[in-house]
Amino acid sequence: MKPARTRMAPSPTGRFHLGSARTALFDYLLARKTGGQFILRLEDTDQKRFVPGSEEEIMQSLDWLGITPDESPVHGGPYGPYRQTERREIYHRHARILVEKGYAYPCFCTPERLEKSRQQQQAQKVDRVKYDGLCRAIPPDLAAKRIVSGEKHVIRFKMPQDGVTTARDHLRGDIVTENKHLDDYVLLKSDGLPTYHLAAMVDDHEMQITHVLRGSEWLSTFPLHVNIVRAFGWDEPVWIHLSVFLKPSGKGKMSKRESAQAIKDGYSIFITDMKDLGYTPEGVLNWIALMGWGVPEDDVMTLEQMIERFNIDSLTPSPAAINFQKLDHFNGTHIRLMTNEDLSARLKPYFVAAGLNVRDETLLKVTPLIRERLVTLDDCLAFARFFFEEVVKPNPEDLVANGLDAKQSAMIARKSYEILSGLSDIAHAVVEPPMRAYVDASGYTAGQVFGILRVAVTGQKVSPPLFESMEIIGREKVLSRLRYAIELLDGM
RNA sequence: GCCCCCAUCGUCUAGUGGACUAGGACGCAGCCCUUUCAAGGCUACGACCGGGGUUCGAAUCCCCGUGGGGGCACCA
Repeated sequence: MKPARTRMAPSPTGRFHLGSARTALFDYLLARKTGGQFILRLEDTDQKRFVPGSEEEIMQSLDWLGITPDESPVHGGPYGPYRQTERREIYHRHARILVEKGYAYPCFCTPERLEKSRQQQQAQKVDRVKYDGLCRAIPPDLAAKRIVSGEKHVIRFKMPQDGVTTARDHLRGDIVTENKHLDDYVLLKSDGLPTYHLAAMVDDHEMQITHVLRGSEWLSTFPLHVNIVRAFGWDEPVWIHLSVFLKPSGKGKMSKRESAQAIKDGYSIFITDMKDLGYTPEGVLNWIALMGWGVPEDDVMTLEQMIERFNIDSLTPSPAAINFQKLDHFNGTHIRLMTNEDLSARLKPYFVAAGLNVRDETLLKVTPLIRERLVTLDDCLAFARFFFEEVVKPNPEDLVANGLDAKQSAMIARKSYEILSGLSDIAHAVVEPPMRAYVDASGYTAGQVFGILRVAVTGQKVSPPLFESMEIIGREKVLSRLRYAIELLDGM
């Protein structure tokens, strides 16, 4: 396959979410797979809807995911500028070409007249409200004069009024639309900026985009777009319309309300939230890759493996419901795939953020003990904070073993203390045999004896393996925590 | 209202006319392992939206319904 040039073209009007991330991922995979380039282009032609900070969020999200573009407003590239507001002249030039070739025309109708026309049509209950074509009839030389005189106008595409337009989507095949259902869409707005329809087609051509991956919301204007491209006489890219993401219930698409609910549940659809929630780029990437892509082999993939296996033919056209449990699964799986050093380094910030004093040497020993217990990175706090705390304060009730009372539990704790303090070394291999021997001799269960010890030493009922943990905590701390636990039990 | 798209287990999907007793993954249930919680292993449950065609034969092709989604802007 020839090197593909793909592009992700978000508008800086809101937050960067799952859907955008998936499009970017597929763009990236296709470019990497074929040895081509992945381009980021900012579609900022609607200054009314511009949201400050959203450009930064887009870049940050892409960087964090590890799918950085080859060409972009910040990285530059041979086809720039990559911000549409900086490309006005290019669009004007192309709009002029279309007008000259008779594929477009200036329209002087005011918003008020348009609104009136719309209302009339609605009153007549027409099937499709559209531009009434008043300015289509203005002779070109007269229109030119009005433009020169400074009259405000837009440029509209002259849509064929009969016949059909056949547009080919790579996933859906030919989509045939009767032209009478289409409209004379505005190409150039009266503020001098292009609409998406003109800008995207011009830029995709100028930037030599070979494959356009975009959301299925563009399907309805797809015929317009191919008409524009054909009017210019350009080669068409391969068009791929990706389906939308549905809310977890599968009933309806993701909405503002739904994304708020996700956040309440401890999840998010926004990429820049993922890090704080303890998700890894690997987990998120793997998760979104599988929505809309039928991978026949192993579901678990690294970015490299995705590149190897990627193929636009195995993309799917149907909408996919978001499943956060699956995100958890992939996140945990990728955590378990990491090297000890890598995982430790990624865990550290969460301990530091919690105000704990973390020694790298200790963390390196702790990590193997908790890795298969982690679903998200920040779970490390729940499992391992006691390693880095001076003292632990167990809930006294938790110190009482199942089926026993405080007195019996205190007795077991004392006996354990006796055994442990009699040993000069607290290494796992040294401690376990005598403790097991005690369990066997005492008539209590391992669960009871070790349970008391666990709560005493870690302060929690659920913890990493006990003996390995004690070894890391160290003899002195283990013994002092045990003494404290005995005090608590005696005081009950 | 009109136009367009989509339709396999609860969810993500494999399947491109016979290899389908419809495969995998998540979740769910059980068992094994086990000092807690996990991880891991094994097993179970679980689907071709409905109706018509085409064909010797349909999850696969066609039509009609139904359901879901998108669009009908000087927004993208």
